[in-house]
Amino acid sequence: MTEQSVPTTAAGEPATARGEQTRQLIVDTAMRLFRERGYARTTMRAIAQEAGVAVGNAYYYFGSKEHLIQEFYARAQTEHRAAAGPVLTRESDLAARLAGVMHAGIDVLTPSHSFAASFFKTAAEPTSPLSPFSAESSGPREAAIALFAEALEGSTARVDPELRPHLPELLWLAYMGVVLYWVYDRSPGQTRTRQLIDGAVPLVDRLVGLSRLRVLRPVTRQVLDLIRTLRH
Amino acid sequence: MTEQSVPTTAAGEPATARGEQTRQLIVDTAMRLFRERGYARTTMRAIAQEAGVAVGNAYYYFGSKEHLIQEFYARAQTEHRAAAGPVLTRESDLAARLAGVMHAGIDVLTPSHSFAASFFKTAAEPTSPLSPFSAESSGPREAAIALFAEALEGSTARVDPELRPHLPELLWLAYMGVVLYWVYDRSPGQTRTRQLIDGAVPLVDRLVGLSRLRVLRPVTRQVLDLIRTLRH
DNA sequence: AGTCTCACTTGAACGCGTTCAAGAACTGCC
DNA sequence: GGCAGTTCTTGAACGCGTTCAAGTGAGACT
Repeated sequence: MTEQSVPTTAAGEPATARGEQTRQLIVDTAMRLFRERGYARTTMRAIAQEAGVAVGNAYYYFGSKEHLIQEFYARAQTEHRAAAGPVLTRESDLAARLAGVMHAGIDVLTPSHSFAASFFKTAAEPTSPLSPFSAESSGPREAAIALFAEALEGSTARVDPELRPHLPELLWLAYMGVVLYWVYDRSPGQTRTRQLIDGAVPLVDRLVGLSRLRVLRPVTRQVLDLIRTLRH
Repeated sequence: MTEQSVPTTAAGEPATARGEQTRQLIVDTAMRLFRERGYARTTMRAIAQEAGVAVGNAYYYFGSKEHLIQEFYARAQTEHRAAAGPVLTRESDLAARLAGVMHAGIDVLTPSHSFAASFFKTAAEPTSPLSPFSAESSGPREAAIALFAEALEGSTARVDPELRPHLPELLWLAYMGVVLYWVYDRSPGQTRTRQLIDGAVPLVDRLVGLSRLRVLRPVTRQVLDLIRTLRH
């Protein structure tokens, strides 16, 4: 049998109430310790001990220490949507909506800046399930792209119709750039990242507007062609 | 004494011929094993054993396994400059020069794709000395930026004078984007990365040309202002 | 030649993430 | 109650990167 036998339950998905409870306990403990001590200085032994379980038990629910981070992602994404809610009901200007969504994302991440940076390297590895481009992250990723689609749809902005369908993903990509900058941002309170958002969003807004200009048509098309080529 | 005592030699800089020789032996062995087995599967014990030295001896010259990678960077940078030489003497068109420099960089990296990806995560960590933005990497980084300055200066392209002084660094940043894409590139022979270069370079070339257009002046200035703000 | 100095070398030991064979606890069925 | 089959739990053990107290060796000075 070279085939993998079908497991009755996927790793990390408890089948009983007891399992669900243990899993939650481990996650909560891990998140607390990550925040308190940072990612690298939190050992799996410490998590297990504080949670009152055996080390091996944590590995029953999470394939690795990295997998605990995925839980962090999922939580952050949910919080991000919630935090972006008000601005999306209030504003109708694209620039304001984009800035609102991006600031909301950074708001959610800010308390975790110190340790988020330390596990960022794991997420950056192409083969890692934590990569924002990986199949395993498709849930949070698509939720995030949907958030930008919402920001776009609810706005009064007029957009080149060729560009429009690709824009949510491009905006998400730009947001990933902001997050990348945020990770590297050493300024107190990451104020630089706020400046980046406030500086880049009007720029993006302006470019989106310009995309309907005749002179820029070829450029827009060139960009879209490139994107189509690079995606399988 | 809270002050650090001044070491007679910096870590990794041997003072004797014997030391120099050992250091080279370790580097060469490490590079060979990285290529043969990949970064993660090459243990420090294996490197030491194959080089015929004790484990601790490797740590006398290199503060960590990661520091061995810096050696790889330095070598790649030197090779990159050499590989870009011909095209820089031959071509005068900016697009051709840029494409030449970028392709040369990927040419140099290609044999290492499999293991470069596996240690990329280390380089991505902001606090890592391996980060392309870190002080420790300033040598290779500035050499790379200089390479793009050379590509620009030797070209016939006319550039907005306000933009010009910032352009080499922006081009390097774009190149970092290409390398990032390359790391994630799973297509056979990384042909997608080649397409990215061939698609993005004319685009960049066009944008640089357009930067002198009256309509786009404000945008150009907005971009430059943002860059100025984000840099300390 | 003796001895001082300092660059270099050693390998056992530490703490970490991770694995796994063994067992405990729970559930459904008779 | 008794049995079977899962689900969950355990902790010792493995291999890894890294540290460090203890050595070795080669040149400089007397």
